[in-house]
Amino acid sequence: MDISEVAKRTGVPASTLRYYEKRGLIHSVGRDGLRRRFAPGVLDQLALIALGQAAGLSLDEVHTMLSPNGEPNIDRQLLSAKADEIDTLIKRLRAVSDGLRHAAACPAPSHAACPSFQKLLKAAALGIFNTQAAPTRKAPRRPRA
Amino acid sequence: MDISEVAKRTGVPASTLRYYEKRGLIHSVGRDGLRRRFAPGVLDQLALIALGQAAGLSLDEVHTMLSPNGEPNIDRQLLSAKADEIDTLIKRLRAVSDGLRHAAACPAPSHAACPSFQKLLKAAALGIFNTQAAPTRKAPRRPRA
DNA sequence: CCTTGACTTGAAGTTGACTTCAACTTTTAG
DNA sequence: CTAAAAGTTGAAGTCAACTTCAAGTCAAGG
Repeated sequence: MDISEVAKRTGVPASTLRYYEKRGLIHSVGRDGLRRRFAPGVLDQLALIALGQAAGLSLDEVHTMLSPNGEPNIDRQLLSAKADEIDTLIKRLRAVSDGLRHAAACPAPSHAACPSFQKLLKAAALGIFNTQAAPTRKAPRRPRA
Repeated sequence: MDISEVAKRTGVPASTLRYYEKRGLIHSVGRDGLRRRFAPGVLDQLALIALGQAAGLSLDEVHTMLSPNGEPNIDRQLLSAKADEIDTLIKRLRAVSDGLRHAAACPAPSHAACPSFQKLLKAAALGIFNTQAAPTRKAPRRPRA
């Protein structure tokens, strides 16, 4: 596949694909003239990258987790630590979702005045800053707007 | 409370508080000399902001959702749409978490070779780009690294 | 042969969310 | 009274993740 084919299939722009290659996140299997050729496996790689990003990993983190050459085997502890981090994030997101849904349904004139909203808020806030135990990196980033 | 008190209580740096005020996300209740004074309610607001960010909302989005003056009542449809978006994100995050955990436990030499990892990946990838139905904004952003 | 279109490159520009800076004003402690 | 500590400002700087640009290469069609 050439770069435009990959772009078409994945929706990831060609410029991004080149950028990813430069960062070592994906690899082309050679050149056809000067044009890159990609193996089909790159599609899975890109899915994985997008997934990692959705989970809040930086490209550097994605890179270290999914080292493409098999040898420098990935750190399993790091992996489960990341999984834990993501689970924490999920809990918070659920709180936000619940809070939003409540706010959408709540008849109170101001959300500040609604006690159950306050409760949700409080619960969600715990672990965001009131308890500053771990220096957890918490929130993902936002790709192409 | 003065700005440093708020900073201390929330962990949000003073510079960020000023920035948020400029963006209209929080408000000071007046000045003591030239120093801002904040009402205790600002703590809740900040929790909400942090929460929204964790959910992947931009500051602009947080701003429009949580209009502080009660009148321009927030759009309930928008709210539940956002909640849906977040739920989708949660599903994907769960896939990532599962995938990570599996990768941590999997005895296969390469994750590319593990069929169950592939399955998880496939499931997670759906909705990331294979089905380009909705122009859903999907991933949160990363605050203070 | 010459243009068109798809690809290439390195470098520079963009965006969102902050942070840092320089210069200045107040409040507080000695 | 004076000096340090803590607050203020607007402007500029930073960072990650891209995107855009200018300039060039190359294959194919007319």
